[in-house]
Amino acid sequence: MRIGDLARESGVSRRLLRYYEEQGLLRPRRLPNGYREYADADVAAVRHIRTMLAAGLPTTVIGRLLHCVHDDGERMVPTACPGMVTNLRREHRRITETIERLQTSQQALDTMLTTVLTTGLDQR
DNA sequence: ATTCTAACA
DNA sequence: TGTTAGGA
Repeated sequence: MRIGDLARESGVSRRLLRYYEEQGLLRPRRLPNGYREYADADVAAVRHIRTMLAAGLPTTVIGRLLHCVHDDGERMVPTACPGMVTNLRREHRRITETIERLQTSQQALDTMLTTVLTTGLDQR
């Protein structure tokens, strides 16, 4: 199928499908005229990409994990694949650190807010 | 009609 | 990510 077909079947714009290829997530073969020719399995692949992006994984990581999952027609089924656990743990830790930074910022804001309210200096 | 690449009011 | 230009 060509890009327009995949765009319809996956619900992802053609622009984005080209971007995924640019990121190494999809590797459609090329027709003699230069058009991209996608495999039927790419429909599921796009779903998996969306799922991983929703999990906050960066495209560089998704590129490697994509080959570690199989599709049961509905969901993304993870399979044994070297490096997968390591990658997922690294991303999980990255997210934990981000949460911690945000909590620190929140505490700082809370302190400032409490102070200004207590002091009654919220003159506008 | 569709797709391609490159680029950005 | 959208959109548009200029081609095939």
